[in-house]
Amino acid sequence: MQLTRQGDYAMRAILFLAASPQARIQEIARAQFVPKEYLAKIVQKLSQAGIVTTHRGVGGGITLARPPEEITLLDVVEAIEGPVALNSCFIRPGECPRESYCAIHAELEHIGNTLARMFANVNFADLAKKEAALCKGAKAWRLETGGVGEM
Amino acid sequence: MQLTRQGDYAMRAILFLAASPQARIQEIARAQFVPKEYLAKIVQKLSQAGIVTTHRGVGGGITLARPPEEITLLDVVEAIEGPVALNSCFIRPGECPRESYCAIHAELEHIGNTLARMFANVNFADLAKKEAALCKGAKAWRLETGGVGEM
DNA sequence: GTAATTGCGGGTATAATTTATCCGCTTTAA
DNA sequence: TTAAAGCGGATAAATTATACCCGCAATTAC
Repeated sequence: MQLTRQGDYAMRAILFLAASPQARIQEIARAQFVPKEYLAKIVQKLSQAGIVTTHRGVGGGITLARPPEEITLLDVVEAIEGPVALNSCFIRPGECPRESYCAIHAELEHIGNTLARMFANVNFADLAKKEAALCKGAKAWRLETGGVGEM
Repeated sequence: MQLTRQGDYAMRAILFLAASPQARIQEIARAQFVPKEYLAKIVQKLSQAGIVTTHRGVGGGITLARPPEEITLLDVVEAIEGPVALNSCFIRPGECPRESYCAIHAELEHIGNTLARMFANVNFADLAKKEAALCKGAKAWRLETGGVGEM
């Protein structure tokens, strides 16, 4: 029941871009503790999904393809992990012989849809705002306790 | 974002037991199209989680440890797949350096909790009732179309 | 008390997926 | 023309999921 690390990396990258207009993969990778070669692959998926736009060559990098208000967790999760569905039945229909009368199927479908809706209700502009607020708090906390962590 | 096949098998087994008071692993496996050796492993987990009670020897088999009204999807999912959490951060705290100020973390935690609550709201008595209703419909449908499938 | 049945638990094999890295290529701007 | 940056294909390594097997322990019937 977990997202993959790829999904995590992707969300962090988009969150980073919501705060910086444009950045190179290498920069994002460094800031977010992600192996840059791997992040490059992830960015390709995000690019193919139309979430980011890439620019090659000197002075290149990646930017969000649309304002962060219009990018949701669902967009990113689906770009990386495929459709949000709790059961493989939904992804390859006709596979399960119980399909036509399965109460579990029906229930999981409903819960999965609700889950997808929850993801869709979170956009990256809000996340960036929240992060900034949390970050402020954490900064104060770090000064007091000597805790560490890139911000 | 999917449950594993194990989770699926486990749910089907419990649903089966909600309709039959007691059954052998082999019976359940046959009826639900599950490899019986594999199901045996899954039943062990369900047993250790206190969801089913097992009885060895002639005339043995497994029974639900409590009435199906009191067994939820969450119980079964957690017994098989571990805690319902969308991000590994929640399972191994202290791993992520961003933990203390991460807006994504906070959001996923919230969504994950809601998801768990949705699972907890579905019990197997209700599922069994729904299945019976769906099954009736499917039976009629099968007679008309010649479709197949164990019921 | 012996035999048949049924689950227990440990081990192993296979496959699939996830994570990560590498390298030659294309595009782009200076 | 060159250096920077992403593209895309290949592959390796690690982890997890799926499945099977076997001897053992418990239980019941005879």
